[in-house]
Amino acid sequence: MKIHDLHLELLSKYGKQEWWPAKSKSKEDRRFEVIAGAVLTQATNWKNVEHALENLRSEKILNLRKFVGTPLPKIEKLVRPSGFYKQKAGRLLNLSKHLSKYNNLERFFSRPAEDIRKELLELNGIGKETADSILLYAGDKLIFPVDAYTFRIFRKKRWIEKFDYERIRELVEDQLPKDVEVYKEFHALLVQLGKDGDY
DNA sequence: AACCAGGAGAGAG
DNA sequence: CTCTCTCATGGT
Repeated sequence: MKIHDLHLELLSKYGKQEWWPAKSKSKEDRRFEVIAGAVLTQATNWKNVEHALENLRSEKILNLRKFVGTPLPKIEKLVRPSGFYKQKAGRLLNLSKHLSKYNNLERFFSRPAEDIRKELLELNGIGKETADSILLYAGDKLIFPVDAYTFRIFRKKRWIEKFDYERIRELVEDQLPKDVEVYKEFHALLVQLGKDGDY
């Protein structure tokens, strides 16, 4: 129960984080916004990602159907502030084309989380953390994304020794209440704690 | 002005 | 399997 205790401790220390931030009106568009953000935020400051997302929003293509109909060079230009822009533009367009085979994101997420996970991991540029972030924050699946902060914090607390992604993920999913809202908050709180460096 | 941010993939050993 | 390098922009 030590992990749940940490969650409660961080919650009283920082308050609710309300992750994942997405401003789109409809559920469908918020889902796509989360997915786009998950790819764009790889090894990049969130502030830069917000800039890129706003560029996509003002061009009215922060929407799955609109996005897949946009030429790659235009996407590259718009997401440039988030860094690694050529890679990210290509990866995001490729991912979006795959998603649109399901017609909409509601349908894409309407099946077992593990099935979706395997499918996402086969796509270029979608690793475990990105896949799990998408599953939790865009798909509301009971999956916990492990990031570098989680690893550093758990290691310092001596709950783990090396970086074994699946092991850390099981550890959290095993000890945390099976509630997507709790998962969302805890991951956000760990990031907040990691940024503070106060652990 | 070096260093890092809500990673992933390819190549070397 | 475990390192190391690359990808790139914007803020300290």
